Amino acid sequence: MDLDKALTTLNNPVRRKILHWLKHRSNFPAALPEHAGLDGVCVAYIQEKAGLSQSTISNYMGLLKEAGLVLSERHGQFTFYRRNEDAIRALLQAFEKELIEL
Amino acid sequence: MDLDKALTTLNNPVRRKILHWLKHRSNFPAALPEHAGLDGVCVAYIQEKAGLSQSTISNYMGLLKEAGLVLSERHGQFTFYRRNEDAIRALLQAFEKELIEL
DNA sequence: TCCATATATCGAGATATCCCGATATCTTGG
DNA sequence: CCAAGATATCGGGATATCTCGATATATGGA
Repeated sequence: MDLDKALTTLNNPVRRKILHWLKHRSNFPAALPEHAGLDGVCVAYIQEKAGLSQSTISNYMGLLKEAGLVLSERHGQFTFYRRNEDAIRALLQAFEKELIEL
Repeated sequence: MDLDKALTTLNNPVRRKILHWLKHRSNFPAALPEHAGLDGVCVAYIQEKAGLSQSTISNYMGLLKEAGLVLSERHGQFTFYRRNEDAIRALLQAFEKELIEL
């Protein structure tokens, strides 16, 4: 848990929003039939929702992944990203510990 | 509670350390006799502990204050800074809410 | 009043972040 | 194998952050 890297990654409203949107699959268009039952959301859907360029969103997802905040799984040409709930909780705890606990 | 501004302010290990140090007055040299009973720590002590220039620390304390994370009180030539516990808790809650709660 | 001390502000060079378009890579269908 | 589509990476211009030294401001003491 690299708090510094995680905070840098989350010090951006769009990346925070993405993490927030990923909380519920219903924030995105329905998955293709062949992807039914798969967890996560593909880059194109996230891009459309965020309204930024493809390269920017791919980069953002890479940053979120490097910080450990999302997990990714490739299925064919698609990469599906989903939240890493454990890491998100760990980040919040580390942050709270540094700020509040002695 | 401007989450964005607070996160930007705390996206810096020295500023986080300062907030951490301010948790306990004993992290700094003893107060001068004439300042006994006063809450907070003067800029010079914080500067010495952080090992950065006077202007940098003054600037940092200004950022922390602007973000609402510390309170300041002037006494003579000295400015005493102390944590704003309510704001720190509010920040953590807002951050947690954006990341975890629906 | 004049000075020394504590803090704040200014201006700037170095570095990092933001976000894009262009291009490269990977994968499936034909 | 090849073309098309999804994603990843590259290169770069604009903007923001980092941190400094120099300077300005404020205050208490001689």
